[in-house]
Amino acid sequence: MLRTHTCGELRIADVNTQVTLCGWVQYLRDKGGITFLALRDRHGLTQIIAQEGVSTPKTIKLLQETGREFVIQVKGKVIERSAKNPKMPTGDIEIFAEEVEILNSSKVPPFLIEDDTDGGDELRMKYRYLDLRRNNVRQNLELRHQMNRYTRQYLDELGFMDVETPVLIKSTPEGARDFVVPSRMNKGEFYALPQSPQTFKQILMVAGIDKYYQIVKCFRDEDLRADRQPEFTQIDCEMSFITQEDILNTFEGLIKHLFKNVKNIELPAVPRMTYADAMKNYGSDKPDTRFEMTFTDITELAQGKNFGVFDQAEIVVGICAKGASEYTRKQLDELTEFIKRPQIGAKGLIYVQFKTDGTVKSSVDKFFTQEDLQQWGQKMGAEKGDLLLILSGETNKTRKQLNELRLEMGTKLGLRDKNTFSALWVLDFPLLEYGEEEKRYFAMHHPFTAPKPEDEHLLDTNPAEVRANAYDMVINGVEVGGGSIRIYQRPLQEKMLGLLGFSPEEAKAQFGFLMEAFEYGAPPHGGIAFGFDRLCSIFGGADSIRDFIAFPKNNAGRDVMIDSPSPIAEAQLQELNINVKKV
RNA sequence: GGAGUGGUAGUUCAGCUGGUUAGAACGCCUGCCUGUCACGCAGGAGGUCGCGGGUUCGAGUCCCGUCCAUUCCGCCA
Repeated sequence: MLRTHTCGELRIADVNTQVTLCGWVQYLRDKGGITFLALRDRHGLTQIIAQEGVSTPKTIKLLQETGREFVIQVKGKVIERSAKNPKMPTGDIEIFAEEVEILNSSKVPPFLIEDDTDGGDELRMKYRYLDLRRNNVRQNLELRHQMNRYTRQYLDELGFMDVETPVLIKSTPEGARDFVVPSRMNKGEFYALPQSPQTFKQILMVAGIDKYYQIVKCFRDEDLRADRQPEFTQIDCEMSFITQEDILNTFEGLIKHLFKNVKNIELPAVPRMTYADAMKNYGSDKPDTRFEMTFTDITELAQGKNFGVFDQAEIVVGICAKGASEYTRKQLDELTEFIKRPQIGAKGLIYVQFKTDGTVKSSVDKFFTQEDLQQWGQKMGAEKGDLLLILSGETNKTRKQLNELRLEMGTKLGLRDKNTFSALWVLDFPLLEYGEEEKRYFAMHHPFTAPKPEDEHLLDTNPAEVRANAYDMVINGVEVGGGSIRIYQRPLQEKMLGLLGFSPEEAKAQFGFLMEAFEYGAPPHGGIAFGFDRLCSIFGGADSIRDFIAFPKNNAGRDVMIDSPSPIAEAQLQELNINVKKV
């Protein structure tokens, strides 16, 4: 060992101990007759000192030859500081340097290796190894490590078995675009990287592995977002001989276990909400339940008063923003601008201010009496000091727009604190969605999700009304996990694939292995998968998952450190029998 | 594929209605300083204003195109 201690562990009790430390030079302060140097490793920071007339000239010279991020070894004695620094855990002591060795030099880093760095994202990604030396980035990886560890602990204790599934698998037309890998031995053919180990874990259930889990990389070739990477990690789970209730309880337990052990937070019982209620009251299938401000439908009260905009609308719906009645004209105009942005696309915003002085002022005073407005206020639970914000139009669109406005108001009113956690189960998702362009149904979750038994008869008559035994876990408005009870009988799976537009031949070619497996005693089963990166970012109070991934891709799917993806050699292409069009 | 924002020193940014030699902070270099810890003091180096074209007597600034980054929409069973 080149060191006896780390840079984070020495305390006042260690005074007079001979130690050897190794680390990176955080800073060097040459005060003339006395030289201070802060030595850093991932465990902390320890001050090294050398003094003219006491230290050897060689030691002083070596220390002064170093610069930021030099790697050095220091042998010396732990002494009590005469000027202590209460901000540092090691601030009571320092090492009196007796011998110094420069293990490696360093160029001047392109940005500051400090909590508050001056480095922009692109630079930090290019020099990720320097970025990872910073406390806050390293702490995110430590959090991820803890999340991983406690997930395994919980699932292991419940008898789940970790089974690895293949990464080179088969492309399927449904769902996200696949990443594809050419096969050298099978010319003209391609593997696909898994979007999830879905079919494999179901096959494992048929194989009798009744509780399976895997913390596993998955791949989707779609455009990126702050919370979406082309390769990402899931906590993937599946269980046999269970009901939906068993899954909800088991994985509510996992989330509580993680909050308890990683954050020391006792998460209360996770409430449940149907998809239909979520859409009606929040306009979203992943409502942020850190705050109320739920929707109130005032269509009946608002129509028939000769206000054309409302009269022609399918729905008139609003939210009540507590304490926002004194918003200025400018602030209200900003809200109108917000909902008119093309990404949201609302036509206009109606507001009613229940002012603190008792007066009621609205943007539709010409059309509605004070009594009308009071009636709205009563229905929407408005008191003095509140602001009603109302949208109207086609039902689904309007609810989605109001969802955006609700979240914006939640942010403006400070109701979305990163250190407050509100978890929610959303249940009873529709089994299918109709694609207007393609003129066919799509699986809302995936094609292996079972319909609710009581809705199964609607499959032939009214597929859009069929609800699924599918569920999502939502924390603070972020979908962190989702799953379903699966189909485990061949006829139902065939029927489902038929509804999704697969011909019997296509169904057999794509999923024949699964349906055949179902014929050899497939147990009833179901499961769930959590987005591990997202879960980590929420626990860390961040919006972006990138800082919880050691080596993330940028917006264009590039790794700017290793510069991938990249062209390959002509010889490789020939071996793979691939022609690349010149762009 | 679409929309917004940005690109000026090593870094983060400022730079007005177009006008003399493009600035600040941090970082870096040199010197001084025996208790610094956001060390201090004195001095210094450092610029293809993303790239290409245009307007103009004159462009970091205006216009067009393009590239890159980033956020969102589409997309993500």
